[in-house]
This record gives sequence, structure tokens and C-alpha cells, in this order.
Amino acid sequence: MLESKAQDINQPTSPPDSANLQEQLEESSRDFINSLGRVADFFGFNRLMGQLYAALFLSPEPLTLDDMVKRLDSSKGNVSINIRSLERWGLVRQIYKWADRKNYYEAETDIWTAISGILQERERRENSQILRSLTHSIEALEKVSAVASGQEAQVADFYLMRMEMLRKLLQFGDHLLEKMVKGGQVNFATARHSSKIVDANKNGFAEPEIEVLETEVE
Amino acid sequence: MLESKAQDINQPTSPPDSANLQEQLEESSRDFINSLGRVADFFGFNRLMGQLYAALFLSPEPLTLDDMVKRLDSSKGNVSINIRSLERWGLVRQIYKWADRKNYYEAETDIWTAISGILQERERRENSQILRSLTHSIEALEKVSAVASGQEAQVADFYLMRMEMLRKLLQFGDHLLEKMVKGGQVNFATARHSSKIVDANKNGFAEPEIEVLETEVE
DNA sequence: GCATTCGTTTAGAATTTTTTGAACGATGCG
DNA sequence: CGCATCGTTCAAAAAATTCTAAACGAATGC
Repeated sequence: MLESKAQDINQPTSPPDSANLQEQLEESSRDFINSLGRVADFFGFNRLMGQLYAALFLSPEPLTLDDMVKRLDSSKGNVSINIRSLERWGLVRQIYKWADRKNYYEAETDIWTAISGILQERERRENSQILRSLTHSIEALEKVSAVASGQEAQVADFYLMRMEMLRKLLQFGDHLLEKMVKGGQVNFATARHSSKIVDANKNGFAEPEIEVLETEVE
Repeated sequence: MLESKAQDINQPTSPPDSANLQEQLEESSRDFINSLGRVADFFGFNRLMGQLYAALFLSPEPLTLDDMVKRLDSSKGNVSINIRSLERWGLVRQIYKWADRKNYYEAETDIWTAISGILQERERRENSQILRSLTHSIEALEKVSAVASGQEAQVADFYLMRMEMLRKLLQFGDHLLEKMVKGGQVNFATARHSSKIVDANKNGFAEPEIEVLETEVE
């Protein structure tokens, strides 16, 4: 939007020029679609997914593949792929119309349902995998710690402490997710506090040499 | 992890074979680094950033650029760029050692501080921009709604309703962020509920014709 | 059966992101 | 000064992602 051409915007009381109003609506819609494109990008989806969702979200009625191709100036193949991706995420659903071979799509407009879906799916795909891998490492390290001595035991214990910190965090993430999805209260003060305690405890049991570790900062 | 080779794992009471222990430590460390690489990727950073953070997080003492180049098998330029990126995010800091020209780096190990930093920075960079753009559209639409009539007014109101839904969400996001950073309680039940109310209200006032709106697409 | 309309798939093109390697400036030291 | 060490920068390469256009198959109506 160019500032230099802002003149007509400064005349909000001008007669309801239909062409101009149409244009306003169109512009708002475009802005919105672009914004959601960026959001999607930002959250690790791709731009088109966000734009598609936005287009559907702003449409009072379901759209067909070709509608979206026109609206977003993309290719059919691309829209097809991305709309199905949105479906898998539970963000969009198909509508069947009687005696109409076309597929119609509409957005999941209950945003909390949409977000819950996203978060749960991501939890399933990523978070839990990482937790598993982390837990595996922690168990291995505990065995090492039990058997080893000296240097190695120290390293193992240090690794253990740090990995536990992350595990606590991931578990809190799960907790947060559950509350978000099912509704409930979350207390961040205690979450922060509990993670600090791990740090302090474990540090206490470290030997002198390790103590120096974080001191040399200053 | 292959099940077929699990034999030596089943002998936790074997003599503390130093080479083997070393290897265990090494493996845990590698796993951890890879995991954080994936996490970083997932959250819109890049893999190397996560790996660098992980390497520092698992190191009892600060590392130099070259240490990290070796550890992660990357190039100096790449590590240089990404470590500075981590610095800007407040996830890593430099340590100066007396009479040593090298730069040493250490991870911010208070994970909540780290996360707070990330979230706040992201809020600054993205969320607030989107909110601004959205607010701009909403204001424009309100003017249109006031002036327009019939078809156009209906479209404007529909857009308004939907955009308000998203704005509510973004505002809740801000709220959530603040509680996370400063510590406090968040109630998800009321958040969900309040977003639903918008939907219901506005829907009630839609006229039958509204269905036809974007029909001209055909 | 034949032509048409849809949606999906796919190979490769285009674009974006990440990585490398070499050049460079700055610093320290003999 | 001359040489060595460090970290940064940048152009080009490599890799990954996204997009297109055409081909295809399935369904529909004639």
C-alpha cells in the first residue's frame, strides 16, 4: 500500500462507490490470505497451505479445487496436494454435494479445534519421538554411570543432568498440550521453578572441578 | 537400534570396559545433538543451529569455533554464521578468556530463559506484525460495513466476524506468552469458550442470501 | 463406446535455503 | 615487517523444497 495514493482513503464519507467497496473487500481478503500464508510458513507448513486455509476461512461457502486455483493463482496439482495435506491435519474437510462430481472444501472454523488438532498431531509426530530418544539415552547413561568411575562417570552424570533438564521441559510441554486440548489451568511459575531445582540439585553433587565450570563466565 | 545386536546391552554387569563406555557416551551425545537438530528444524530454525546449541549444552566447558567445526563436521563459515544467529536469539553467549584470542561459547542452560527469549523475539518479529495487519484490515472493513449495503455489507460483516476470531486468538497468544515469560496461570477453558461466543453471535445474524456471495466464481 | 470433467500423480523446472571454500581484515608475536 | 591464527564475509555450489504442466485414471453423461 502506497502512502502517496492514500487520498481516497481519507474520504470515508464519500458516496458508497460500489467499485471502490468491492476493492476494499478484495484487498482485505488478499491481506488476510497473505498473512496466513506467512503464519503457515513460520510454523513449518508451507505458504500455500496457509493461503488455502485462509481462503476457505473467509469463504461463506465451500470452494472447489478450481475455485482455489483461481483465487490463489496456483496450479491444480499444487492445490490438490496441499489441500489434502490440510485435510490430514484436520484443518479442512470435504463437503459432498448431491449430484455434483466436484469436491467442495471448507475450513475447520472452530479455531481451538484446529489448533488442538495441529498440536496433537505434532506431538505425535515429533515431540514423542524426541522424548523416546531422550529417554533411551538417559537409560543408557544411567547404566554407564553405575558402572563407570572417574572421568567417565563424571561425564555420564553431567550428560544425565542436562538431558534430564530437557526431558522435564518436554514433559511440561505434554502437560501444557493436554490442558490446551482438554481445557484446564496451567501454572507457569511452578513449571519454571521445578526446572531450576533439577539444575541446583545436580550441581550440588558435582565434584569441585566441575564446579569451576560455570564460574569462569565472569 | 538393532535388536539383533542387543547382546552386549544385556550384560550390564560386564567389566567396565573403558572403550565401550566411551562409545556409549559418544553415542548418547550424538543422539542428543541430532535430536535437537530436528527440534530446531521443526521450529523453523535450521538443523545446525539446534546441533550447535546441543553441543554446547552438553559440554561442561565452553567451546571454540573450531571445536564445534570438528564436533559437528561442518564448515567454519557455516558455524560462524549459525553461532551468531544463536547469540542473537540469546541462546548462546560468548566467553572471553584472558590471553586467548579465540572466542569461546557456552549455551544458555536455563531453559526457561532460553524459551522466553525465543518466544519474545518471535512475538516481536511475527505475531505483532500479523496482528497489526489484521487490525488494519478490520478497521477498513468496519468502514466498509458502515457505508455499504446489501451484498457488500454482508460480505464485509462476514469477513469481520472471521477476522475477529483470529484476532482473539492472537491476543490470547500474547496473553499466554506473557504468562509464560513472567510466570502466572492461564486458563484454557475460558479461552476456548470466549472464541466460540464470537462465532455463535455473528452467525445468528446472517441472512439466507449470504449463501450466494461467492457464487459468481462460477 | 466416446467425449468430458475432475482429481491425483509425477518428472522435471524454478525457487529458496543451506553449505562450502576461499579471500579478507584484524590481531598477536617474533 | 613477515608469518600465523582467528573469525567473518561472500560468491558459488549443493541440497531441499515448492511449483508447474502434462499425463493419467476414474467417473459421468451422451
